[in-house]
Amino acid sequence: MKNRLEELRKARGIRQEDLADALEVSRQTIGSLENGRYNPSILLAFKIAKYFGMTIEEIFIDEEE
Amino acid sequence: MKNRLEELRKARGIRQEDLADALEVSRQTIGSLENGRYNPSILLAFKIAKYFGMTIEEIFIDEEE
DNA sequence: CATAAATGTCAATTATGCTTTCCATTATTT
DNA sequence: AAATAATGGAAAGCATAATTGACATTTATG
Repeated sequence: MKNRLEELRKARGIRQEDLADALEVSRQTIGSLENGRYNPSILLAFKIAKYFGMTIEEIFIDEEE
Repeated sequence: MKNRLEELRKARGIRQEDLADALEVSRQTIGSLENGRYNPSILLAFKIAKYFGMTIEEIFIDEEE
């Protein structure tokens, strides 16, 4: 599961910590998502999509055959 | 987090067990999702969306303020 | 009504999302 | 170069997603 988090965050010129605060998660959670260490819960995915004004599908890329 | 799983499954005239097989999860997982006992992982949400040919947002309803 | 099919649900277990804490590495600025 | 800011990442712990198995209940069919 890839995602465009880092790209979208940088386009807004904010730090991981700022995004973390906005989403009410820890900075490590943002870092871990950006670097693909784990996938977000569906609730966090919805929060992220809402924050960026996009759909989950536009941010998270499902890569199954 | 509400969802339209039961409605969509019944519209296709299939059993929980059939949907479970198609999604490669247990029948209990489908039942638990339909009855709101827990939320799906984002990977399962993507699988479900793909199965029904819909987006995650069309199937799962985020109910935050 | 009786039988079987489908679903509900509980308990126990495993996997993982997310946390905090801590330290290392990589920019950035002075 | 030195100091600070920002990010990377590991470890331990907690909460919950997801599993299987077993059994109860509901719904459909003979």
